[in-house]
Amino acid sequence: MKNIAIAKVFQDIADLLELKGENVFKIRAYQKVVRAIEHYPKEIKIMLDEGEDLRNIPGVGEAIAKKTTELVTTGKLGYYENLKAEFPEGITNLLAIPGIGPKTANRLSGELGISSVDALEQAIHDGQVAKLSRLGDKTADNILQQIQALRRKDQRIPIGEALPIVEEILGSLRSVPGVRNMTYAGSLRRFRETLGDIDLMGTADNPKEVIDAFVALPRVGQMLAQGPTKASGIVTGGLQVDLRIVEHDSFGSLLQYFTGSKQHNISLRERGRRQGLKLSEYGITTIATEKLEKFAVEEEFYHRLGLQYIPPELREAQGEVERAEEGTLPRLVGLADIKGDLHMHTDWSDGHNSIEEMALAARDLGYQYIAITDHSGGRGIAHGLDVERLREQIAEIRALNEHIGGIHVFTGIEVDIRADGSLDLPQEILSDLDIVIAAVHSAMHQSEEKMTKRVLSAIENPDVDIIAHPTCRLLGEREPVAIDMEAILLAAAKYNKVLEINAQPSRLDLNDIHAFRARDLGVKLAIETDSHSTAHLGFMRFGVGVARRAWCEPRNILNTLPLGEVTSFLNIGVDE
DNA sequence: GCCGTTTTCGGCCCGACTGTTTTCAGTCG
Repeated sequence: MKNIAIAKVFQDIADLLELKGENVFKIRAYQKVVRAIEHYPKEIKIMLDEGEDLRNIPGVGEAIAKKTTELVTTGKLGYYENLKAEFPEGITNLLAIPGIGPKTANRLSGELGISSVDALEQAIHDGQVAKLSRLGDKTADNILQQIQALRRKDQRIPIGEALPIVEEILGSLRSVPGVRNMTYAGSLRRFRETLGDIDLMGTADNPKEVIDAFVALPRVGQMLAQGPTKASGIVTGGLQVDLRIVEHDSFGSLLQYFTGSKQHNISLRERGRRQGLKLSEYGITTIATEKLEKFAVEEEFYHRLGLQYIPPELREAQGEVERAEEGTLPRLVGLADIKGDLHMHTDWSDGHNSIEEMALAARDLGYQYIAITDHSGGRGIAHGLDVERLREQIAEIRALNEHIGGIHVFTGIEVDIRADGSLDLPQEILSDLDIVIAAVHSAMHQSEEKMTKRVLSAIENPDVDIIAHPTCRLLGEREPVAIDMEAILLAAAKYNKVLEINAQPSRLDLNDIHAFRARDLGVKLAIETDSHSTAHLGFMRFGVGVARRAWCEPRNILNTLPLGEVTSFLNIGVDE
């Protein structure tokens, strides 16, 4: 049983306890553990196999450790089954409707016998809901609207689609006279891979002018709300954007508050409380004197608490507060640390630019090296290279290196891992290449056992340097393949193979959780754009975001090494 | 149910909005 599934059970338990009217702190304990488990970088099943104490997970104590163990080892949890039996099936679905909490859900169920969203909708149309005491026409109408909104609500939007739009909007808003700060907060600032909505924040001499400018943007369509300092609208692509103009002297604490995550902020406040401080979006209040300190700069908010500044990507309540207290936060890898890009395609296979064009574009980015890694022949659709064409390409790259200057081009291939685990090109040509990336592109519906064995055999192949996009997922389009990632990560560590963080915003594969675990196991990672044109080289930032969420420092990332060290790491014979 | 630089017992994050009230419960982020 995977962590996600375990978290779902505890979420359900928390919902049921709410309906039951249990002690709110007990409910909160379950909710806290849901958030801890769903992002926990190590599978609990593995922790149990290794005899590790589950109480190492923050928020897990004796009782929940015992329940988790029962759930994972037997696939069932008696406590949960008993709890479920106390309520009509489906009633927790009502809680998913904004505006309906446990009290309302209970009354809908108890007084009207409603336990599904459809039945609730019918009851609202029949006027039954508005008749309940302490509810009314307005409440009933709001619930109806929320149900309809829930039904048409798009899925979360990949960060790669949202960020360019948001940056365009920010650019426009920053040009409004009198604007001093203007940035994004929320999950976008934490660099989560998908986003529900966007929070923008700024300070300005005349807030109304900024709001007016926002409303007038061609990108911004339907307005959901509009006031003197706040506005909320739908932009191209269905993304909801909230803009908030705040007081300059509180910008730091407000940015901190709206960046989240919620659980990170709760951790900070719990800690603050132990120091006699009350934290809120307005600043820090000394409880004894009721004196409020405001913060214009976010860094100072953290420093006031005796903490290192915590970068947004780490604010997920994964122990970052404790590390900031010790002063031992990692020095996260940044875009400026990247010295090259080791995965890209050219017009030799399915790319759009020539080798030289890719090299020159990379040189313009300040890179010291790139690797050309077109597809192998097995991918017919991608005009993959056979041995003969690959030999021609190697010759062309060697010739290019003679005259290009300022950048080194490695020869390479993205060789297909066939369904049986063998590689798509013979050993003699692979061993002539500087870099061999192996990846799955076909037969993606194999069983987990088969797929894992297939990728493991590529890892064990001495000609392979890097494994690319191991789960093959495409965000919002294709689910990850069934594969035992823990086995893959362990094998990569054992055989000293590099795993790719594919920076294509639709892939981001490894994802943040897998990359975190890989780094923990000492696996070297490479952030690679998998570019199919010169424009794609800019995707590097998305991969860097994943690496930062995985707490990676430059030393964890292969392509932060300068040219000479990369060649020796990969055992490439230089100056042949 | 969890947890500890005031505590192994007695606390547990903070503020705002909404709708229905006549002082506030319920819900949300």
